Amino acid sequence: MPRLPTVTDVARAAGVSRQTVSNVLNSPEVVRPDTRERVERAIEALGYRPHASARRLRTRRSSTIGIRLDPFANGISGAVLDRYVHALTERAAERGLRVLLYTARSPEEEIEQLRSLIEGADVDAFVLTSTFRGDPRTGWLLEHDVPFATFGRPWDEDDVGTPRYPWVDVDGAAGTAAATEYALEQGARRVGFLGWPASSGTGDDRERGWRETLQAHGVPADGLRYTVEEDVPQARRAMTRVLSRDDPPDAVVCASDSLALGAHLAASDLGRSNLLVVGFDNTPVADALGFASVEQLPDQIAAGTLDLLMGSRSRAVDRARAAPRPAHLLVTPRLVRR
Amino acid sequence: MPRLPTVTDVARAAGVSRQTVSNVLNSPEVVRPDTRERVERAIEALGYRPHASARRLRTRRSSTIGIRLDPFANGISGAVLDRYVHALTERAAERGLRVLLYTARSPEEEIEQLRSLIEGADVDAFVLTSTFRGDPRTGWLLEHDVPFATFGRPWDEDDVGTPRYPWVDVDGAAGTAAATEYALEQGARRVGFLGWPASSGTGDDRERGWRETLQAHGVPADGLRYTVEEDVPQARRAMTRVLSRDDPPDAVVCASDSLALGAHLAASDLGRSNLLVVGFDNTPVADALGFASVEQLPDQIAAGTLDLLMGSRSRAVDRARAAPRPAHLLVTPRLVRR
DNA sequence: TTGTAAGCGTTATCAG
DNA sequence: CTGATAACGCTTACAA
Repeated sequence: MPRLPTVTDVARAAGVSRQTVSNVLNSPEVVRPDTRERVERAIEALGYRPHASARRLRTRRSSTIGIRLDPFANGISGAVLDRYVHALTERAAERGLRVLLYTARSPEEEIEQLRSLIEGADVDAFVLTSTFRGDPRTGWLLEHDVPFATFGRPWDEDDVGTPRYPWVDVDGAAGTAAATEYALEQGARRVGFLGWPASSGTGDDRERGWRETLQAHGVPADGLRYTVEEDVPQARRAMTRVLSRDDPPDAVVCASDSLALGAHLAASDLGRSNLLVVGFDNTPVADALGFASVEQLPDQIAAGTLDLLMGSRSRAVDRARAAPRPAHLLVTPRLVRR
Repeated sequence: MPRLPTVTDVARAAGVSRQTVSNVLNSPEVVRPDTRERVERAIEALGYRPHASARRLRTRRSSTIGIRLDPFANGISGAVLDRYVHALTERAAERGLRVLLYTARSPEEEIEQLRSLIEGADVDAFVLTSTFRGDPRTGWLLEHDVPFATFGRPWDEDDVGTPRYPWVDVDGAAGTAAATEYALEQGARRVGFLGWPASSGTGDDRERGWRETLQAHGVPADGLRYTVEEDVPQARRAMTRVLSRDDPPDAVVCASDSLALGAHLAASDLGRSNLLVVGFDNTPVADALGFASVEQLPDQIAAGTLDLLMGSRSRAVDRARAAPRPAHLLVTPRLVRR
């Protein structure tokens, strides 16, 4: 393989100086049109491609964002994060950014990775997923003045009002509200909600959409709130019990597709295939089994993340804290009916 | 944020020259122990971290490998590839490599990405997944002398015998053989195989393990080979028909967890919960529904991929075609009984 | 063993 | 608008 052409080669071929070539690439408007065209032809002819590392060294930006690939397969719903990473990679490429992966088994280990990646100038910014209450990562990043955004809202009390960093999240309540509306539309009179026990932010949010929608329609919710861990067999057993009672629900809105799968199986076990099940996350399982589910729209979330990180038109991460408005974005999910 | 320390800063702090610092980092054995220790203390004290881009520019290697994140969610089995990417990232980090993502909607677009990444010196090598017959990507990479390995064996006739590049794959036949043995052990007398129609390499491989195992046990396979597309509802319908016949199988080994899910549902529909179903890929669905499945061991595959790419102990991609032995590795999967 | 010098390919600065 | 010069931070000869 012959040596790759450099700006110098292009400059010689086009009969201009190196700088002019660089200008054509980075500030085309500053170069006279005919010169520019000549340079562009030379670039084309030589198959020139800027050397990423050299540019990074010079500009002191890597044009790369780091994201952690989650170790927990996260059960059935793991697919959501994967789709997000995919969408992020695609959208980032449109803006001239690359996506670099890292892994970590604990928050401490992750912070070590963050440090290593940022200090080695491998990345300009991070996208954090799966944020949790008391998350040490966000504090570390703020403290070290590293640009980042999170997919997942801040859960700490102080942050909810005036978050100190940009975040994107899905409006879970809107999702379950749509699911509940759908169930009512389909003629369900008793719409249950199958959610998680521990008061988690995400869980509360999703339950709220269901509860408020029933209220708005003047339909009672009493006794229709079922609680179970994020586990298919548990959900299946719980729903089997519920469906065997005197006054079973005729529809159930679920906080996840795992729970929905459990509900679907329970209904199937009991020959109650008329039970309307609505899931959350729109995983392949929902598609395969044919139950409706709330789609998180990873592509919109990804685009939003980048907007927050870079501003809506820029092609570089906002390094300057000049616009330190830690904005946020709540994406309204979409119900996929089946 | 103050300017990050450089080798020069460390050198000054340790009272040595820049080069000595570089030597401590890259060839420690060449520096006198006490000097080395002094330098190491200075590095620690300053929190020095080598600048990745500068090093890359100088050494002309990026210590990064590129991998495409597959656009097709790939249904239920998509999780396998995701686990592979995760394992690859983890193993690569152990060897001082990073993993950079890219996406593409078509092979042509992908080749454009390969070109851009390699010519921009963003990556040293690629890992290709989802190879197929007549794959234009491998040819392009060979032609341009770009190091790479594939997860998936070569499917083209010419390549199978003496492959022109290193590849890793899962021994599908061994997986279905183990599944079939398991079914027989559990007392099944009629063990069926649910696979895909079109003669795909992967599909044929997986069927072979089943067929050969039955032969070895002197058990007939006639009429026990069922065929269906990779689609849960189709598999469910097909198995419903099969189970309604006079001489239904009492176990069914499946070419994927999607098919297994279909089979499981069909059995459940008919109240035939004693049908032994074995899947392939060990996805979260198999776990959730409690059927056995063949686990591909992504971690081993990932480790093997890197061995092929770098040699088993090196920390750098074999750029030199000095050792151009395009080796390969067939990983024996493991049956997860449930 | 350590230091000196050069250069990887790019872009920023500033003169023409 | 264009071109010379100087970094960016690092490593690799080669010389001391």
